[in-house]
Amino acid sequence: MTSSAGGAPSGPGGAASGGDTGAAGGGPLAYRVPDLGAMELLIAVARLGSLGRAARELGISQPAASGRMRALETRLGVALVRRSPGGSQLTDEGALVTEWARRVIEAAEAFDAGARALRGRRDSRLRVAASMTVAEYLLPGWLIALHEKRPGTAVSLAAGNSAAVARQVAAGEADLGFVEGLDVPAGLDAAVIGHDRLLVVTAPGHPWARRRTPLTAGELAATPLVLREEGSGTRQVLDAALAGHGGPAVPLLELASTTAAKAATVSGAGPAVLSELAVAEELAAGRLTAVPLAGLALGRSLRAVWPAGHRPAGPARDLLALTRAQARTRRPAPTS
Amino acid sequence: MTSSAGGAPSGPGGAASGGDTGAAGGGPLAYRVPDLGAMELLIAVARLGSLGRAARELGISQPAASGRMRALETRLGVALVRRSPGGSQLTDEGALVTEWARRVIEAAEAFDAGARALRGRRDSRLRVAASMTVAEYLLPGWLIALHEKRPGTAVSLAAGNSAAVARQVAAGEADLGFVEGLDVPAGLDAAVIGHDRLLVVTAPGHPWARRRTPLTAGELAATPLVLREEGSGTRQVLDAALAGHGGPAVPLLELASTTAAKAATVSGAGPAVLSELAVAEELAAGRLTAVPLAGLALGRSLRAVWPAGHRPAGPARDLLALTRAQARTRRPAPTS
DNA sequence: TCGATGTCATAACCGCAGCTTATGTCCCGA
DNA sequence: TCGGGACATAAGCTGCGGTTATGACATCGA
Repeated sequence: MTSSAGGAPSGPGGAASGGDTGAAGGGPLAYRVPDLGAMELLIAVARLGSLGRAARELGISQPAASGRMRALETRLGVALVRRSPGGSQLTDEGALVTEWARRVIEAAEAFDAGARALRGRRDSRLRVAASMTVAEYLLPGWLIALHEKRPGTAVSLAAGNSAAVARQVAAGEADLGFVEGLDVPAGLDAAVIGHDRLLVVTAPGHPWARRRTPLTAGELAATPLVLREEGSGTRQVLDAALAGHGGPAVPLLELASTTAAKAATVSGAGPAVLSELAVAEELAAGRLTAVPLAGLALGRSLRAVWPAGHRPAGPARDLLALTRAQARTRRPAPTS
Repeated sequence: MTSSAGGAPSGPGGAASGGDTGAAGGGPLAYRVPDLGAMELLIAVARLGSLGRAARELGISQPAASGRMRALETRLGVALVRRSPGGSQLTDEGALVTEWARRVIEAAEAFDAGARALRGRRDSRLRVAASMTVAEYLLPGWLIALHEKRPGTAVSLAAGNSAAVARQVAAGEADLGFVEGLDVPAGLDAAVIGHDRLLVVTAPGHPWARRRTPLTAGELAATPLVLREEGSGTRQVLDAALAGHGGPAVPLLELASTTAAKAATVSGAGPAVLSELAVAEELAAGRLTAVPLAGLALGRSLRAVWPAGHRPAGPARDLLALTRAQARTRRPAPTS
């Protein structure tokens, strides 16, 4: 297995120096973790209490499930289920592993919901246009909830910056839009569905990470930063906020995606200014640190928008109601 | 349970009806989502800006990466990268999909960290014993953080109920333990590292879900509930709290794992009393609803424990510091 | 006591997904 | 003009995960 052929030419495997993004151990993750099918099977067995029934539910044969489960246990080196002629019960370790697997599957479900919408044809029942920030961090959860509430609603998703979203909604190419920004685009009605804030973040090793006295706007404006490219909503807000303080300094790096900016900052390139939604996980895991900041308003509203006068109806109304319900329940959430 | 299973025997592969736990679309998820390897590849391409370099990092050949990426795009029906003789850049949709993929990979990393510890031999440098609740919801994140801070620390994990954890720590079979409960086990020193609370939860359709007036302790004590089995920490706390109000009624269902209890409640079996950590995701996604409760203290502390007098040192100290840092930063967090 | 039913395990066979090596094409920079 | 990097295409091979067919064991109900 693993090794197999080639002999991995150059790369003595040894993981290029250190650093990197923050990935954990050695070798590609996929070689060290069971695949999604195995995790799904485990969850099904946990729920149904029998290998055979789980197999049937997944549309595979009982021996296939049996073999797969055995392989899973061998690979993990732990007994997960206690087999008996009356069915299969999880062991303690099995319950543990199942819960961990559930997390993976939930994230995969969010992926699927998003991918499905992205592929959705333009004649779907509900056409959504969303800014990158909303689409990346919030939309998948909404789509799953919508699917549970109204199964069979075909959704299509177009992602772009806030201006593009506004245009699409105004032109009738989308039924509902989600934008982040300072003001409501002309010609559209809007409802605030959440709030976002830009944070100054650094790697834990950076001098700023240990600051107790808040950064001043002037300091921030004078420091070269890792930034999103011009034209992004994030950059707009920052530019506007720093305009009165000597404008932002020439960027240290200008990257086209939030992901790239995060990666650069994590690996120590320098401080970045990014959406709180985007860095929530990194902050929680300690891969990034938020730097306190004084005297600068970097908040912005997340809004749903639709053509002025045309109250959303049908699926659009359902989705809108959903987003507001979740905003009420909870702070900006990870995956959900 | 409820519907689903029963029928859908043969399943001509054509995806058993719908319903089920709350999973989304048709058929097994694994058939509709790219595998972990593909997601990892996408993330690597995003970071490195080239298919070939990503391939080298993952230890596969360039054509393999190229083909895989193409397959991924075909399957999703969306162009993810813009190829050029100078490298590959993500498209907007690519950035989106990459971020969604990152969530999956992060959950998989947590899985791996946990599984690795579970398999860890007893002669590891750091032997941890943890209650199920802590092991399920908090430990993987800590292990990842620990691994980043002190790579190469071999960790072994034993999971069990709080009493078993206390025994193992006292007997010197574990260097550090994590328990939830009302009091500190005798013979051990402890530090509070977080708080947990039991919540009364129901499916959104249940009458209690719409209650505005809080439930009284008496009502709760008189209602048959979905509960964890006797001996679990969760059950102990509830029994103790309801003892003064007529004790808990005979259980509606008594299940051996939190997962099973959640599943039963989600599918409408009846109200359950479960740890806030365990139901956070379901609450956020609206699959469960928390019922307000008055006049009953269902809080409990999460504690790290070690043999009295023996201050943790070495890796144990590192892990302990980490857990406290995270507890400070953040409320009980989902994944990492 | 004895089928009937349900569970899981074993055995033999097979197809396909994904890998490899070897090449081709394109573009850029020296 | 040429070297080098990046991606694509074209073979061929391996093995994982699937299938059917069967056997060994419990448990339930008459």
